Amino acid sequence: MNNMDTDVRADVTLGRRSPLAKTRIVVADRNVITRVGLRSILERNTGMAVVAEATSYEAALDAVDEHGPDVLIIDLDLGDDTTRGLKLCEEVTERYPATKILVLAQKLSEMIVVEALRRGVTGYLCKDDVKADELGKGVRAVQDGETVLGKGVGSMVARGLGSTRGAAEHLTDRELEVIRAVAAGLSNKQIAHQAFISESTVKFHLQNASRKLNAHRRAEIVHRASAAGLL
Amino acid sequence: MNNMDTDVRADVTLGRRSPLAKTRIVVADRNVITRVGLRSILERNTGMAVVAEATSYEAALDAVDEHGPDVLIIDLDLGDDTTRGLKLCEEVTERYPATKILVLAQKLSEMIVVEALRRGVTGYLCKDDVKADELGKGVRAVQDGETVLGKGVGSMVARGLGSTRGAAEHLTDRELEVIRAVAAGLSNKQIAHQAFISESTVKFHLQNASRKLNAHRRAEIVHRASAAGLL
DNA sequence: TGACCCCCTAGCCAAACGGACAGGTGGAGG
DNA sequence: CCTCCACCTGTCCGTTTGGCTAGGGGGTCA
Repeated sequence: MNNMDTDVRADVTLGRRSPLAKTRIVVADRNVITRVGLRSILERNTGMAVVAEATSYEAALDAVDEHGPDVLIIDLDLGDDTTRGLKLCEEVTERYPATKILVLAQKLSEMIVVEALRRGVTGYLCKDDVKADELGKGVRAVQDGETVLGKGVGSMVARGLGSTRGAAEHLTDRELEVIRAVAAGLSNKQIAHQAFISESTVKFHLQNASRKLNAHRRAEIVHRASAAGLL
Repeated sequence: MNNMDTDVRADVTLGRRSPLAKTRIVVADRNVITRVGLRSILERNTGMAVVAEATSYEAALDAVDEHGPDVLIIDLDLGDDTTRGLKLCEEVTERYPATKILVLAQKLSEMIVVEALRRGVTGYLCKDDVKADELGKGVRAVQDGETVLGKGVGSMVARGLGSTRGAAEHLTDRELEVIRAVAAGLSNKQIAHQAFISESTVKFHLQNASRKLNAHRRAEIVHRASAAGLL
């Protein structure tokens, strides 16, 4: 798993990779099937090697730390909190600038796409749309610093950057809690009782969440939160 | 791909499989990575062979028709309409009773789980939860007619059958259209205008959808529809 | 022909919601 | 210290909603 470790890393950090050196890849995905499938597809290309697999945010960071790969292929949804995936991208970009990140998402969410790119991700593909040969090409491309955007991702970026508002603020714990209750069909009064707060406060949190998600109705809040994988 | 075709099928239709014959599997999933991963994992077991892959409802049915496999592994979400996956299960169960169905879902939805089991599915696993070795065991088990339910699926069945109501009625086109508009944050008045119907009609459709989805608030309708993959 | 389903419409009323105001608290960090 | 932020509370008012009853028109299928 860690053969020739230092040699290849030195080569990589020099910038131009040797034609002999393999592209070293770390795969982070909670799904076994995807991990095996990815490894199988990528290693059809003789120049690529999956050097580690991770199933959690911590493990992913550890793997990058230990192996210093050329490319990190990651599904941002590695736990119950998708925003942690974004944080991970930020850390990797900052601490290991030589490691390029290729996001492999289950479903597209404008918010996630935009935020990921803002954090230095150089590739964003959708699992269901990607073709087998596009994976290898994509990995090579991001390794060379090119930005790779899958089908439908490009237009999202355009829209996301088109909107005047800056970074999408992320929801607080309380806001998320209220939104989940709303999704369950509870009224403000019921939510207030459940969370031991007043009805006013529930409305307050929902107002803030509305602004952050750019929604105006609770149904829309639920929809966007759901699409962003927050429920 | 079609070696020893007739021999094995004859063996299968006789009921008891020979210890020498391989378990013939058809995989239906729109995701290449999953298909490759599944094939790779399953064929570690020497007694199993993936004889065909499909990426659409039609192709899946064709593949079952052509290969008469022992097991069909399928992700019900093969297109824009998840309910077609349920219909497919029904057809396969009816027309090819020797072929057992193992559903491999991306996310769990009580409605889908219950409806799938009602249509003769003998196994239901969740992609993210399943371990590599559980796949082979699961395939063997469903082949032997055992019912295999993944983590969390069992409790859903219990709840689903516990509810007195019979089959979950499925939403009409108009209802779905209205729900999608609700998810977008539109008011009844706006939806009415958009769909060229009166506000009363919008409320009528939402009332019916509420009953069918067992929801009482539009936010809950959106949530359930979203969870069922209807948006 | 009748049964059934989908679609459409109307009016009513209590309850819930959206959006706005104007505040108060406690902890983290420059 | 003062600022920032998450969190909390209240009042106001117009709009939207949920839930109900009570219909008509058109299609399919036995």
